[in-house]
Amino acid sequence: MADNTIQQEINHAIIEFYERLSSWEQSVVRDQGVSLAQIHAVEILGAHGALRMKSLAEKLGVTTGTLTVLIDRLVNNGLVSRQAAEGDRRAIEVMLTDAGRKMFEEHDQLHLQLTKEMLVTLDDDECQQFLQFLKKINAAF
Amino acid sequence: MADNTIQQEINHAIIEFYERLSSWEQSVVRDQGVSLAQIHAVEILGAHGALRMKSLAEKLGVTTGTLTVLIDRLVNNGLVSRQAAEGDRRAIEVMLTDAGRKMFEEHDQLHLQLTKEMLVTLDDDECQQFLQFLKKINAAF
DNA sequence: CCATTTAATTTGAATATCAAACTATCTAAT
DNA sequence: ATTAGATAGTTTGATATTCAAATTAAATGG
Repeated sequence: MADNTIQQEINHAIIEFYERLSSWEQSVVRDQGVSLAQIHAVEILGAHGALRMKSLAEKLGVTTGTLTVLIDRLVNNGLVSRQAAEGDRRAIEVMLTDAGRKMFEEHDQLHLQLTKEMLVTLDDDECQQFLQFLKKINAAF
Repeated sequence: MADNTIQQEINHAIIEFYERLSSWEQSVVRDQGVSLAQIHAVEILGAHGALRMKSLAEKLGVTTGTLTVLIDRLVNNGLVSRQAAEGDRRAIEVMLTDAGRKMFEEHDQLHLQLTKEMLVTLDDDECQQFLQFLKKINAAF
């Protein structure tokens, strides 16, 4: 475990990184008629595949009541579909429609462009190392 | 510049990291009677010091109209104060009050705890390297 | 069966958000 | 100096988002 000063510096660098990413994403989605929370749902469903409401709500950090309304809108916009879950008639699975997947892929491309800009000062080796760190960190939290 | 596959892997790792951080923060602030956007404003003002409305709106990724209402609430809650800016009578500077700084510091401590958990599998050298990468990335975007 | 828990929805109220219109002030060009 | 834009922030009116709490339907474990 690193000493406290380094941890604090990393903490602040992470917060700065997170704030900028939020700001970028907020600006990007405003021009697409989708809210930040909605695009997060699309991102998670795109990366993960079909999910139950409960599980998606946890991943988004919102209540299931909020998620019901959010998914209603995405369904009305043709981006998401609901389907009865196997083996538990209370549960609903939500998944991207073809249009939803298209939006996911377009949004993913925007992220990729941004990522490329971020990485512009790192060489191949450094990118590899950075990826390994990110993987370890994601696994730890 | 790294090859495309690595960039895509990093892109997805960044998105996953970002989604989890968002989810964590959303859950954390719900218990404190502050919205996500409000705590972002507090985080930015805490890290940066006083800012004009325009500049803060850009950093948050919201319109100035939205920010006016957001800051109204933070002022009513005693967390932020408004002050005429030097040299331009149209401009307003907003800054944290003592109570606002206290909230910032408490929230920062929560982030630090999370950061420590994330870093648990990295040794001192790796933390140093990771910090250097983050700094380069933040500088590039 | 029955009590309890769980998954999702609905409800009602408070907030948050946007675009567009507006006010006040600054800047530049004549 | 005057005036025509440009800029900073607020207000307005309409929608959208969010929560906690109540509700419905289904599962689980005595």
